[in-house]
Amino acid sequence: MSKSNNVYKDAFNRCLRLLDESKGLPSEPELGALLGVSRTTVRSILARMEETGLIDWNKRNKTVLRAPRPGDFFPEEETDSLAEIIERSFMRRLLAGGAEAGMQINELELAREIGVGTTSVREFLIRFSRFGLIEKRRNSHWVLKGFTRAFALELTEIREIFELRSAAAFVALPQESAVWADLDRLEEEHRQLADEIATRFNEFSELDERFHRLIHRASHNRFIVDFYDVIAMIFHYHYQWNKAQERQRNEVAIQEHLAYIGALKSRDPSKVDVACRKHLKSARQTLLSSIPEGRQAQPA
Amino acid sequence: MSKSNNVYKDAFNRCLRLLDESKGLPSEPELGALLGVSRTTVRSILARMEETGLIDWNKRNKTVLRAPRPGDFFPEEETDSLAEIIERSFMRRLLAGGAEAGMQINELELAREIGVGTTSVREFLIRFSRFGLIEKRRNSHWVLKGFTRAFALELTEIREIFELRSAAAFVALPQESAVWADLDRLEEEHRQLADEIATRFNEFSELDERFHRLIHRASHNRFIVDFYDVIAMIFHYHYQWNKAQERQRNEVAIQEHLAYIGALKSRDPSKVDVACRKHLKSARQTLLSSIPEGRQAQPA
DNA sequence: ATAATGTCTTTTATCGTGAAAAAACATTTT
DNA sequence: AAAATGTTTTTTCACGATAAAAGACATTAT
Repeated sequence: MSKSNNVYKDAFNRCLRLLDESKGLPSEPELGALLGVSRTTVRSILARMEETGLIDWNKRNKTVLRAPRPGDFFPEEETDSLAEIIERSFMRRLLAGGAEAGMQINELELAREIGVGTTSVREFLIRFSRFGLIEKRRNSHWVLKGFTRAFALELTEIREIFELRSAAAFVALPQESAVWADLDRLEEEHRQLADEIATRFNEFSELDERFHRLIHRASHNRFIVDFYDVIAMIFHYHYQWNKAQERQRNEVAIQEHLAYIGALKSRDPSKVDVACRKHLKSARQTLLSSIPEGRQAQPA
Repeated sequence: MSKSNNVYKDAFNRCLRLLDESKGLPSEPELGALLGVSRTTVRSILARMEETGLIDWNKRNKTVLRAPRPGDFFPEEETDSLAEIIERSFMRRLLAGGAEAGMQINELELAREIGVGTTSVREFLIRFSRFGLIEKRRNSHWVLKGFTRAFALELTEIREIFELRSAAAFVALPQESAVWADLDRLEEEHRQLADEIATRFNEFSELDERFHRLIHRASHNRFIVDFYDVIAMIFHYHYQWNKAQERQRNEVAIQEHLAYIGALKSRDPSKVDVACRKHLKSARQTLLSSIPEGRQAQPA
């Protein structure tokens, strides 16, 4: 089967959404930059759009003939990369099944179950290993360390060290730095979300990540910035899994963020320290409360 | 070509070294545990030892017939795993050649040059990426970030945060903990090395790693422990590369370690803090001095 | 002359395959 | 019966092959 053309399908769908806005399309290189794909892929997209009567395409003249219909889109599930498919599948087993710590992970079995080649599974496991949830036995199988209380504590310990440092570095940034404008924009987004919390509370997760990444970037340290990948991954799945009091939790977190942003804008290191500590403490509590004492997450 | 039998060859060589000590060999499972390989491999080893007249093997009776000769060993270079071969080859290019930051890395070219399959190179690069020296462009090539001054500073910043924490955790360990005996043993090894520094200075690197890993383990945090892999990798190649004043550098480091060990044994947190800071500062200096201002390491 | 399009080449992503090594199962020995 | 040896099955590791996607080069249009 070789390789799926999900890059093309995903870019095609995104291109469809661009279509109905402005009549006429930019040049091939411009489109490529816009969609984050090569010209080769852009041309495949344009070819299909012409075939299905969406556009008229003759060299540099690209005229939009009609608005895209739901049937024009590729199914969502065909736009995921193999890595995403494997990750989701693996995390589901990890969180939702009786995934005991110490259990061994079988590449071949995983590959068969997901319906992919062993190579892809191997590469996924290697990439995933940096999250500290699995470990390789030399010349042998992987061992699941489990999403345990100890894991959550070790993770949050590092998170707190890194974020306090980054926040301190943040306030030391010069007034001209672009981060202050970014921070203002994020503050505004927080206020809007707070106002419409009743309907949009599930949009917090994404805002949360952008906010913390902005702060971590101030550390100017790749290891700190990269470590946020671990946190983001864990919180991503944790949010998907633990929906208990989601709205209330997010409401609290938004207020904590606003206080934290206020402290950053005051440029007073001790205020920042206090606000940061407070928020991280409650984030830790939230994570810990989803892990029953001495065991991992249980099925629904 | 499929897969090389380096596991077997390496275990065979190690088994040869065990041979001349005690006449007679333990049972297959015991040998497996001793060599860290499966019984399948143990049996291949025994089969060859019988074939080459090294032992007489009949079920559980294994008699050593003669001492191993140099010709009995497999050549050293055949005992390395593919991952080791690729890493060495890659690091040589990185440190010894004009490896400019921003340069792109070509999997296929690397594979051809080293004479291995692309899969192995891909897996190596994925594993290696956690060291922060390379970065992947989605659906495209890897980019070399370079062994620069910035890298060294970011690395040592984290190292210092983690080690100060670990050292503080170390002194808080109860008297009964086994680490104190480990520390005593390491202290003794340091003293011996200090006495014979003229001839054995190149053995320091390995002792250094064991010492710091012992301290990091006291953190009881997998992210801290795992981070030492990054440091160990960098220092390993750094030591191989930068031989300038090696003896003198190591002599100084040993004395710093001894002071550090003394501080730990005193169990006085502030003394530990001072000794740890001092050693880490000079370790940072050593690393930085090998990286010319604004550029990476230069060829010999 | 610059920037687009058209065409061709190279590289990446993924699979199936086969040998090495591990692991599981069956049989024998102490 | 426990622990070894003997045998078979399964899994890991690494390769070459192939389609998707990127990238390079040649050509044409503004």
